[in-house]
Amino acid sequence: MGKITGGATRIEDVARVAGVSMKTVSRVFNHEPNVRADTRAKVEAAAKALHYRPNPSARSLAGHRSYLIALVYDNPSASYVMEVISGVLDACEPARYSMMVRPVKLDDRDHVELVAETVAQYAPDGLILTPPLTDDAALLRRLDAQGVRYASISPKTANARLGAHLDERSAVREMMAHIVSLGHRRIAHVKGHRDHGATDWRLAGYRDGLRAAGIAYDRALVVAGEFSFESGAAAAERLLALDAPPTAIFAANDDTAAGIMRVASGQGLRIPRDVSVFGFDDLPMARQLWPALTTVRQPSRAMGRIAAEQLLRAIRGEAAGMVEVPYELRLRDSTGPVPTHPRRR
Amino acid sequence: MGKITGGATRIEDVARVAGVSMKTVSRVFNHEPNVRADTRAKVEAAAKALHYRPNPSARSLAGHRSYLIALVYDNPSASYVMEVISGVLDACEPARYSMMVRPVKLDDRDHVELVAETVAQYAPDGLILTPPLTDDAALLRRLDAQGVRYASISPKTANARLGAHLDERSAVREMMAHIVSLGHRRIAHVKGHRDHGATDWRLAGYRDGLRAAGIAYDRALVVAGEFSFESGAAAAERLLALDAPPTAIFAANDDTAAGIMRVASGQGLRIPRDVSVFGFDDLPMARQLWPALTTVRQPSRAMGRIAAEQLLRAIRGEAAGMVEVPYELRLRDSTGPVPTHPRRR
DNA sequence: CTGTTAGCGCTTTCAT
DNA sequence: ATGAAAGCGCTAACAG
Repeated sequence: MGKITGGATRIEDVARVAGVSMKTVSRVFNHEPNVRADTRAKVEAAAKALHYRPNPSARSLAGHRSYLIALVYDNPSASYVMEVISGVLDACEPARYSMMVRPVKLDDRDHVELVAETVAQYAPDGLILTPPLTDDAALLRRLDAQGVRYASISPKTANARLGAHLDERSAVREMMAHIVSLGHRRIAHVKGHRDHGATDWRLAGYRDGLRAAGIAYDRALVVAGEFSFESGAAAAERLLALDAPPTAIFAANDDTAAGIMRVASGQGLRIPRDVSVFGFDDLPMARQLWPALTTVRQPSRAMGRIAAEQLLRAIRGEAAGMVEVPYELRLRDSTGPVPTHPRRR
Repeated sequence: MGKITGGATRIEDVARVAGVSMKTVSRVFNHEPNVRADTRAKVEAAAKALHYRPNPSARSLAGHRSYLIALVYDNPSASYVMEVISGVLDACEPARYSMMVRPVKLDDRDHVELVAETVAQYAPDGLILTPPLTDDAALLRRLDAQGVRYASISPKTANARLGAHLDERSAVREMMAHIVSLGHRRIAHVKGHRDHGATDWRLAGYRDGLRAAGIAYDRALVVAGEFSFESGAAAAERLLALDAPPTAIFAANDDTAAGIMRVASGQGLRIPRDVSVFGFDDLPMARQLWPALTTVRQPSRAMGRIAAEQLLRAIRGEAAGMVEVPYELRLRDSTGPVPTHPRRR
């Protein structure tokens, strides 16, 4: 019946068996100092024997803390969110925190209210924000006003003081160097959604890459997108119809790359023989595309874990900050040498 | 700071302003009977004016219930789980319940212990199980022993008394009828993972479809799979190498279908001109495959919501059961008329 | 380093 | 239909 009472042993039982006070048991379980090692051992033995588990409700009621953190997301991609969820849980378990999730739609007028409502109702000790919510000024303002602590994953601005990020700009720059080394000079870019910070970082990396190779920036080769399959497809229609089409296309993310690949294949082009395509994220689907997609892997699960760890450190009053995590280039089959006889229309 | 105390108004404040006792406020908030309409109105007005929100910890500590349900999954597919999460949250909100998630790996030796541990620690009022955990005998036995209530989504056996399911067998039978109407007679099937109930239902539907069309069951056309892209690819290699290859392939799910399509395309076959392919699930990727995949849509979000609703009804002591939800056939571009001149190897 | 006391905010039980 | 008192299991504040 999920009853809490009944068989459940309480802190009092542990105290009696261990021959100490309730408060001492509490100290042991909360890793507080000022407990002799042998006392600690006695308590731990008693707790183990009795299968004692602190009651979370009592703990938070008496402690004026919820021991809860809320993950807020506007589902950019299911696999991304699932990875982040796993990472946050990885951090919560050893800290004896629990996690709740709060999906919101950035486009809904009242999304700030929805988050504020969750905060008011459940009083989480902190929030984890995923992009693009990390850069939603109205939301951040409200959270600051409410005095809610939050950690950001891949925020756009350097303002965010807590969380995890990846040097996307350098990652793209590095990937561009690889593409250039394959002989490409006409490299296009399909940008991400306006509101996402990643859009800017990835564009900056693209420009860095061009500059490093001494290639002029060509506006005609940079088209809008919105991190979606559909926007990739639309962008590809335009790019491939140019008089001098690109020999390589950098998609702002893997979904976009999938859309590009579909259109290119649909036009009878072979990848990478006729055109190279590369993305960013390394979603599971990247390996399932045909050919398998060259992309940048970001360790989403680790980023979720690290962001949560930093948040928990801040909650405990320990030093915490914004942590940079490493990326990896995944060079697969969707990129290859530049065509020797460029296609002309 | 996420502080619970401080500005937070308590039930006592509401009682004072409304001029009633704490217990009456409690009655109103818990929808208990025996409150006069005007008293109820007074309480609601006071609560609204004070922005009162019951403290979840106090509520569950005093009430001996956690007002929490746990969603347990072994990530069959990220988008599936995300949909189910959304559905469960849809049901939780109006009921003032919260949801926690507990990912487990069926292959881990101790997965039953992990779930039992979560139950012992958080005392959720119930669990939601997703496949294939719905059919894990060891887990179910343990939960029954612990006296934990649970609702199942798409369980294999009809034993499950609570939850939501879909008539997968009829869905496949109906899809088969459509394929047969396109002229196909050599229809192959790539099965799902052994442990999943869906594997059996979908195979049964396939056989029903053959029988209805007067087509003999051909063992050579039914190959093992495990609901994955890779298993689909492997199965396709075998099926397409047959002396008399199938003209249509029913993949047990969309991931499998994607693997089949990749191999078929890789061999230079055109879909559906040379071979038709259809799946089951209607994941978002189904529309992004090229050509777009014909498949069966199951309303995962609604199923999550309904399973949670039934669970909550059972928790409240109301009548609840296993609810069947409707499916939809999504006829897209990966299926077409049977080739007039069948390929021969 | 350890213990005592009070009380977190709510629901229960029992009374009226 | 409504209320008063007790107490859920734990931690805070203080005492020693």
